[in-house]
Amino acid sequence: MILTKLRGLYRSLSETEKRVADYLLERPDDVIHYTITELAHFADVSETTVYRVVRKLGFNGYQEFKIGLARELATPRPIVSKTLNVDDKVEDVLIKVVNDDIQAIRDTSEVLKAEDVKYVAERMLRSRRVVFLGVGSSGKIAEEAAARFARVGIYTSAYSDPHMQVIVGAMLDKEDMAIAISHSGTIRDTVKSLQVAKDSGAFTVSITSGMGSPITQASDIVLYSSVRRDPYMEEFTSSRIPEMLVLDVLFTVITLEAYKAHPDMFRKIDEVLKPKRYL
Amino acid sequence: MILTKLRGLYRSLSETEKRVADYLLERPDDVIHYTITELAHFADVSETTVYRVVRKLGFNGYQEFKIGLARELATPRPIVSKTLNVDDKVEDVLIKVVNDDIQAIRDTSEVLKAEDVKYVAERMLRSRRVVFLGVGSSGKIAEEAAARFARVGIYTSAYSDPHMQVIVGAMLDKEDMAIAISHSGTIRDTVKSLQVAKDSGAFTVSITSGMGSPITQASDIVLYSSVRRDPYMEEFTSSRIPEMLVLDVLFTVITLEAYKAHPDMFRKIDEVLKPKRYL
DNA sequence: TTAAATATGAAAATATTTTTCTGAATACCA
DNA sequence: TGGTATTCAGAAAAATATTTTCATATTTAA
Repeated sequence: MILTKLRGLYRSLSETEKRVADYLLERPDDVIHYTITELAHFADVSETTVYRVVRKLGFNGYQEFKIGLARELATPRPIVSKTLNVDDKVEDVLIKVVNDDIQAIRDTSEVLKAEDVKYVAERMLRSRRVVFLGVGSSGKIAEEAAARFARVGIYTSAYSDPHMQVIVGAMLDKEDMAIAISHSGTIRDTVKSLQVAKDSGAFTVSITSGMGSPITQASDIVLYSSVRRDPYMEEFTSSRIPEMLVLDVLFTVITLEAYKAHPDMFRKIDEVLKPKRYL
Repeated sequence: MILTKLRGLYRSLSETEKRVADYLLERPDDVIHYTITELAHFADVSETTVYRVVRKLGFNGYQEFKIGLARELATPRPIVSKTLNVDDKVEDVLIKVVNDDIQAIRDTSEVLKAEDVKYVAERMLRSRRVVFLGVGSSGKIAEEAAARFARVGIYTSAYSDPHMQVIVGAMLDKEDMAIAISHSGTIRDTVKSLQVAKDSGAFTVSITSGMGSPITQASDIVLYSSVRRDPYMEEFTSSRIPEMLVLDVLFTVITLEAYKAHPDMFRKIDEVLKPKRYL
């Protein structure tokens, strides 16, 4: 939880603060025995910087942070897969990717706040229109999300073209909702589009792993996904599983509500799809 | 451990020290948030007395004691995953979806054969062209996959329109490869398109959970993903995570190969994307 | 290029922890 | 019994640690 959060925050930290984060991520077990002065010394920064990182993690003070870290480290640690290696056999890659993806889900479940999902779901159900925004890979997820939510009766659409995003964003108002997807939270086009939607009065949501990233500024509420543990791996894999999970949860909540409201709708959908299938 | 020890020590403590012990035994959860001064106040003794008790417990100092206590009190949370219920709270839904998605990944890792992945990867690397086929949700995955593989130098494209699929399929030959994605394996359009590709001489692959489904007939090789455990859940969630995992594995294998061949390519990609980002 | 914003650490202000010391209560013994 | 030692508790002092404030670089934007 704390370390997961730290990874999410990582990109938004300054160089000096990153030194603290690096030390923390590398040897959390040692840190719980250090005073702030010692940690500052080892990370080669001032106490003030350590203190600032701790505050950014949401703690009121260093002691409180250490207590939290101690609690977290006491819980048995998940099986950490070793890092990917260039000359791994396919069998090894399979195991590692599986573990990594599972870990990504676990991490996401730690940073994703149920109350936020709940709030977004409620708001979504009474929005006139919901638009999903994303470019590149995130654009595909946006489209996929739009299709899924449309199936359960939400009036929704997705835009992955920046120009269309801005145009549509400008036409939204306070009855509407815009959900932007960006893994890093730093994609200019998406941030800008969401800001336009917000300026137009729409309720804005973002799905991102980038805590404190630019997109969070343009969001009324942020649903956090996790960031990969091994930063070196990031360029190798670009799994969208964390975002998928966030959407799975949101979708399931919405679906349950929809089911409560119209229990017969699901049979209908199935009937419509039947002729498209064999069996 | 600490509290047990304290109980063992109890009889040997002085009356004043027992007041500290009593407080500790009664509300250990509170104590980890107190300073020695606060605890002394609540137990109505001096800091010195608290300090002495702590030393008797074998700690070098009060902070060290608190860390120890915090670790001890952190209890691993139980893993509960019952089936989804219509009136579950959002918190419950979150836990259940998380467990379900993790289970989906585990299941997929059991049915996915490393040797098949290896074979597909090798073949993919020496194919002239790779086309991804899929409609609906699977179409989005196909597009996403195409984009990812394109990034590592595979000449690839995706078609989610059935007409285009057939047209393109008919133009492939034995140098080419077609990868169809269909969760059930029973979508007529996709099966037909893949069959056309196969008839044209292309090497055909399918990613599906439907063992023995129609699409497997049209495939030279099948990469299996898992099917949801609870069939009742299927209409509620329609997570694409199993397919994502299969692609993650395939993608990672290919990427490692690409990295071995052109180690500098990855820096290049990052440079191209940089101006699109903040930070 | 200047102005504004941000980042960093030094120093000061607080707060906490640990040590030292003193007085009181009790025990022990000639 | 009176004197001395021992134990106990806390006050005060000393040592440490944490947090706040402020000044100075440094970067970013205009």
